[in-house]
Amino acid sequence: MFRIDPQADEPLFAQLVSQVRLGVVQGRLAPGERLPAARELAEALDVNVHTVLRAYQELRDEGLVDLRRGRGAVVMAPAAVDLTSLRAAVDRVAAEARALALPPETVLTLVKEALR
Amino acid sequence: MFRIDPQADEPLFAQLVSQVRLGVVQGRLAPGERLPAARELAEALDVNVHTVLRAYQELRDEGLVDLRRGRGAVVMAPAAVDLTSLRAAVDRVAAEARALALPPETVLTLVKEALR
DNA sequence: TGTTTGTTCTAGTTTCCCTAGAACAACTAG
DNA sequence: CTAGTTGTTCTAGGGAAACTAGAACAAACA
Repeated sequence: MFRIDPQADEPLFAQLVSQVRLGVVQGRLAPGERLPAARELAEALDVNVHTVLRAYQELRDEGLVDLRRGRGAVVMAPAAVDLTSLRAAVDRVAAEARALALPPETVLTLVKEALR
Repeated sequence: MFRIDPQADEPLFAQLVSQVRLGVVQGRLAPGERLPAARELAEALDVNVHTVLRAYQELRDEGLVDLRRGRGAVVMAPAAVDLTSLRAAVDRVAAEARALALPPETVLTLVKEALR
């Protein structure tokens, strides 16, 4: 369900957060849907329970999931945004960057600056 | 010349790398131009010399600067790329994201995914 | 009532970042 | 050729963050 790369320089919990964030915003994770139990997902990813729980808590802080004991982590309803035009813009950035053979870090720096 | 925020969650050396990267790609740092000496910049930013040198070495690894003892860090000639269309695309992404009130992390996740 | 699931606590290891000082080698300037 | 500048390399240590581990606990569920 989720993929984790122990070799990546991004922290494990952050990778998980990104994946869920992506799933929600892409509609792969529907509102009301329940994420795997922390202990279960931890074993599947070969990671400690606390690492998964830290990711879940971060997602709760961002308002993406509802986190309650006994119930688990449930995907919250995002404000029904239409992402088609944003996705088109993102794809165009990726295409331009690829055409210029720019390293990903440079592009990300540009985007980060534009979002500031 | 450069700004560093000790409170930011991004490492100091990474902040410096980003700023130089941005300067080069934006044309504020011209090819052949020399960056400040490490010890000098370190004192100006109130940071250790090794921190600045780590940033410089990373920039060398990315091919952005030429680093030699006695000579300093000289900005390499980028492959004369035209960034106008990319900048336009980036600005559009930022505008769309702002309109949707999406958190920056989500947008960056989307871009990172698109660049993969 | 028993199970599931998140919450909280302590604790230890590892890794990364940053600082600090020193000696050294390549290059520049005079 | 000499002296100063600048990056390179080395050792060293402090501090924070990430990850792991185990345990007890509380809320919700079946």
